[in-house]
This record gives sequence, structure tokens and C-alpha cells, in this order.
Amino acid sequence: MMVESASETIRTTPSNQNGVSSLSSQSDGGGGREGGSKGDTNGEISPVDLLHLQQQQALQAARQFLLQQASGLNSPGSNEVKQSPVQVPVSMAMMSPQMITPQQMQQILSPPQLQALLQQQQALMLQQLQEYYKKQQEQLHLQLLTQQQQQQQQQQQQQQQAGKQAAKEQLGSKQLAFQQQLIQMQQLQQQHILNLQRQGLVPLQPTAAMQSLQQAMCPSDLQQLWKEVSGVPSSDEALKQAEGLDLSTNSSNSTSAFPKAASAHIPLHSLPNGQSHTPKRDSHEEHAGSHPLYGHGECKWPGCEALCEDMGQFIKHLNNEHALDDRSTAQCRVQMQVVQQLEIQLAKESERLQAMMTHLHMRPSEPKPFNQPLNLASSGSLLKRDSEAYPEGLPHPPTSAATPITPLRQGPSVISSSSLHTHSHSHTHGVGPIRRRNSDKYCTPIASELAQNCEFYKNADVRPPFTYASLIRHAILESPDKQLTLNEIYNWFTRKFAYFRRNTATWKNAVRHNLSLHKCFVRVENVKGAVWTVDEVEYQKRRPPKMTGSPTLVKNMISGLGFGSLNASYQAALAESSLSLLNSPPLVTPPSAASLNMLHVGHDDVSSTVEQVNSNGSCSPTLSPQQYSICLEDTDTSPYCRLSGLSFSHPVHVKEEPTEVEEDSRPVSLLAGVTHNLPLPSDERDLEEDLPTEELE
DNA sequence: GGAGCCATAAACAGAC
DNA sequence: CGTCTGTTTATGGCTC
Repeated sequence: MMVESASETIRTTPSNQNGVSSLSSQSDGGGGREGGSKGDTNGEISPVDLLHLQQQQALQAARQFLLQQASGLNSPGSNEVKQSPVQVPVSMAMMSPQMITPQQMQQILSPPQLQALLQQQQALMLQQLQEYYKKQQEQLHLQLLTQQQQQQQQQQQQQQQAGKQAAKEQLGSKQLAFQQQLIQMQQLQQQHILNLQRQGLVPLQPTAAMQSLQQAMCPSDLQQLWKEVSGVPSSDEALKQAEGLDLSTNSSNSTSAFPKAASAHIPLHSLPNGQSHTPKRDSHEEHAGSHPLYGHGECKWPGCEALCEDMGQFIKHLNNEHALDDRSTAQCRVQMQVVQQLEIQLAKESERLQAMMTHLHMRPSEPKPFNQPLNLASSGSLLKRDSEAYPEGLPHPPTSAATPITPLRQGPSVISSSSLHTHSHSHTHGVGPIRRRNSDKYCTPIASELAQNCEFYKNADVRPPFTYASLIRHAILESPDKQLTLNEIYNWFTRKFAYFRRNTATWKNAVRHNLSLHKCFVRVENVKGAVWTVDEVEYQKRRPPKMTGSPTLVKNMISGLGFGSLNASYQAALAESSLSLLNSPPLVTPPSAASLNMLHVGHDDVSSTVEQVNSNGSCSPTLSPQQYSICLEDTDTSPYCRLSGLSFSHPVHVKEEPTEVEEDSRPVSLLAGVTHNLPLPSDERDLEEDLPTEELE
């Protein structure tokens, strides 16, 4: 729930609103320049120099301010920030809330708190930054004004004299200089803002459009935003918002020479060559045949959608409605930023994809190198491998697909299991390797899967490919005491899986249902109340049929793994069944009775698995001979007896005492043997990493 | 088609 | 009285 709220806050980012409003009001206030003195600027020093100076000062100050903010936000002794505050490449804003803030804060504060804090900081920073810029602009305009006055006077004089031409040129050049300064300022501002955005220090933009970008950008939203921007009648405010900062100067009356000039140049900085006039119009007319802004009989100008029968009409419309004015330039700018943000996003996603691909490719056993131009593609191919074609458009294929697979690094167990039956599958690797993986995987069930992908499941709204029963069991076994209250189980679910942060009623009911329904979950009355424990014997009892019965189940599991939701339930069951074959030893906790139990019980499963494997032909060396032997040993000895003897002599309410007693009996050796041959270590690591971050009540 | 497993929904009861 | 917890039943999907 907390997470839920956190994400909510992220989406709404109220601070943005504040930023906007403050901005607009400020810019309005900028009108005060009129009455403002002409004083200081005056004349001896060249205005350009002055501007330069001021700009630099302003930027300097702004930078310092940002640095302070940044360092305040980030870890205390962050020197890095000092060096290149603007360089931070990572778009933290895109990352999950947890990533945004330093770990320490993360640990101290709850996500909502962090979020609120961040927003505050961001709003503050933005505000102050904007103030700086605003001041600079005001000064610029003051200068412009005074310049104009001077020029006008000059003009008059010159008119009287006659050297009109020269005067005009002078005037023009001076204006141009100012305008260029303005443009530079604007560019700097933009860059600054962008950098801030990249650093996640500032909300994408004060504009609503940017906000929406930050989330999933849906075209309709954008359109709406565009309309907002363009629709406002005397869209001063909106424009200013849209532009992030500037344009405050030339309020509505574009008739005045300066504003017009200034605004006219705004688009310039998108044009490298600096041609000042009507760049857009020209370009528009160039593509008379097929105009990029014209399609399906309507104008595609952001937020426009005006119907135009033919090109001519469209051109007219374009020239009339989207001429070079404040609104258009503002829209253009917004569009620029949209594109920029998209590019950033694209870069990020590409990077991620790259990482995923490399990771997946690294897998030695990967039978089919998937051609993944896309995340989806990769996951899809994987899915298809074992199960037939899978519906494309998996909910959260990227990581989900990747994750389930990743665990296979130790051995694509899942696949292997499937391979048992799916001979036809072009597993390049012989039976041997497959098997191993198989067994390996079995040895690193849900635990490793979770451990390795915990981050993914934590953040991605993907349904985990495990059954409720297996999840509950895992949660319980993961706990120090191997027992959890219902509420604790709930918490574990929400903590570990973003998916379970919604529809709480549904899955909680399912959890309760499972707890009650399955004999393997034993309710134990505790001092504090009731806690739930796992009866491994019972848990294992119901497994065998599945595994032995249907190898295909395992096969399907893979699809379940990569798969988000459709067959989720069933697939989950399958996945879980195979995953938890050999129950994972307690990942985080030292060998305990429970772990023992798990192992022992697991043997059962393992043995069954083994049987399959053997039947297939080769043995599973990977299953670490030791482990193997152990399993067999145990099984031989009396897996179940041992189990029951150990912790569940009375399968029921004996959670604590027995467990501890058994601990020493033999578990250690077993565990030792198993653990090291198994990929577990890494899992343990992962889990440990994982655990600290989340508080276990 | 039946068996088995699972998820989901819902009714119900008892405790807090 | 509302919520939480726990039990139970019903239903539907899926695979073997």
C-alpha cells in the first residue's frame, strides 16, 4: 500500500504544479520591468558584455544553488556532484522511486516520505532556478528597452539627419545581439533544466506535458496537453509554462517590436544556422507534396487536428493558424522537449535492453539465441521455445522474461525439465547439460528465482509465476522463525511483488484460502496470536503427482515464467511445482530445522525428478553428485520419516521446539554439501542484499 | 470425460 | 459496527 501511494505521488507530482504556478506568476510579475528603471544598464559598457557577465553570474549562482541542493539531496559527502553537476547521465527520474534517492534515505524514509521530500526539493530548486533566469531575462529586457529608447531617439535624430540606412543597420545589429543573448539564455536554461531532469533533480518539466512524459506517454494525453497549451486564449501563462521559463517578456502584444523579435528568434535555437525568419513556414512549404504535419486530411500540429481537405488548404491553415507566433514557438519548444525526453528514454531503454541481451546471451546453455530487437521479442522467443507460440504482447515481458531465464544461468532448469519430454525441441545441448540444469534448477527453486529477480518483481507489476501456495511457503520459510502471521505474509507479498500491491482484496483472499485449504500450512497458536508454518511433508505430498505426472507441466512452466498474467494461474502452478522441487534451503538464515526439512522433503521431489532424468538417459552430474547422493541417501534412509521425526513428528503445531532441536542433528553436513555444490551461494547473496533493504518487521 | 491442481469469488463465523 | 482472520463452498480454467 505504501508503495502504491508512493507511485501515486510520483505520477501526480504535485510539486510540478507548484512549480508551474509559481513560475507563471513570477513571469507575470516580470511585467514589472516596464516601470522598472532603465538605470543601471545604461550605456558605457557594451550591452553584450554586460549580458555575458550577468548570464555567467546567474548561471554560476544557479549552478551553485543546484549543487547545494544536489548535495543536500544526495549523500552527505558527495564530491562527485561538485565536479560535474550537470553531467549525471542517469535519468533518475525514470527509475523506480527506490532508485531515486540514496540508499540511506531510502532506508530511513518510507517511499512516500522520500517522494514528498524529493518533490519539495524539486519544487524549491525549480523555483529558485527560475527566479534566477527570470531576473536575468528581466535585465535583458530592460536593456533591450533602454536600447530601444536610445535607438528611437537616435532614429528621430537620424531621421532629421538622413542617414537612415546606417542607423537601421546599427539598430538591427544591436537588437540582434540582444536577441542572440536571449536565445543563448534560453538555451542555457533549457540545458540546465534538461540536465536537472536527467539527474532527476527536477521534474521533467513544469509543463503538464512533461509530467505525462515522465509516465507512460500516451499520445492522447499528449494531444490533450497540447491542446491545453495551445488552447488557452491569452495563453501567456500556458506558454510560459510550456516553455519552461522564458517568453515572459513578450506578453500578448506581439506587435511591439521587441517581443516580436525576441519570440521570433526563439525557434532559432533549434536551428543551428540561426536563420531568423520563418524557418518553419519555409520548411512547411517545401514539402508541398506530403507534409509531415499533414495526414489523413487533418493538421497534425500538436493539439490541432484541424481538417484540411487538401494540401493547399492545409498550407493555408498552417500559415494562418500556426504562424510564427508565441503560441507556435511555445508548442514547438514543447515538442522539442518531448522529443528530447523520448530520446533520453529511448537511450535508457536501449541500454537496458542491451544489458538484458548481453546477460541472456551470456548463458552458455542458451539453446536458441534469440534475435531480440525488442524485449518482447526475446521473451516471446523464449516462451515459444517450450510452449507453442505465445500471445505476443506480454504484459511485462522485459524483465519478467529475462528474470525467469536468468536464474538459469545456473542452469536452465526449467527448460531442461521440459526437454525431458520435449525432445523435439532444438536444445542444442545434449541431454546431459539439460538435465543438469534441470536438476540444478530444481535445487534452486522459487528461492533463487525470487532472489535473482526480486528487484524485478518488486518493481514490475508482473504476476509472479508461482502459486500462492509456493509463495506463502516461501515467505514462511524465509522468515527467521519459519513462521509468519497472516499479516506478515501479506506484507511479504506486497514487499516482494509489485503485482500484489493491487487488488489486495483478491489476492489476500486467495492467500487466506490457500492457507486454510492446503494441509501443508499449519496454523499454530502463538503467544501473540496465530502464526502459520509449513508442513513440508504435506507440501511435498501434493507435489509428486504433478511433477512425475506431467513433464510437460514443467515445460510449460517456462512460459509461465516469462509470462505475465494470462495463464498466470496455471502456469504459476506449473512453474512453482518445478521450481520448488527441491526446496531451497533458507536463503538468508543459517541452516535450521526448517531448512533441513526442506531439504529432506525436497529430496523426495528431487528423487522424482532424478528418476525422470535418469529415465531420459543421462545422469545429472550438475545436480552435484554430492547433493544427489545426499538426496538419495536421505530418501533411502527415510526422507519422510526423517522429516516427520525432525520437525513435524506431529505435523501440526510444533513449530518452534522441534525445529531447533533438529537443527544440529545432521542438517549441517547436509546443508554444507548441498549448498556448495549448488548455485545457492549466489542466491543467498542476492537475497541477503535484498533483505536488508526491506524491513522485516 | 474425469481427476487433479490452481485461481477467484463469496458466504459465513469468530475475534478484536 | 467494521475489520481482520479463518473456513468453506462453488466455479471455471487448464493439463494429463
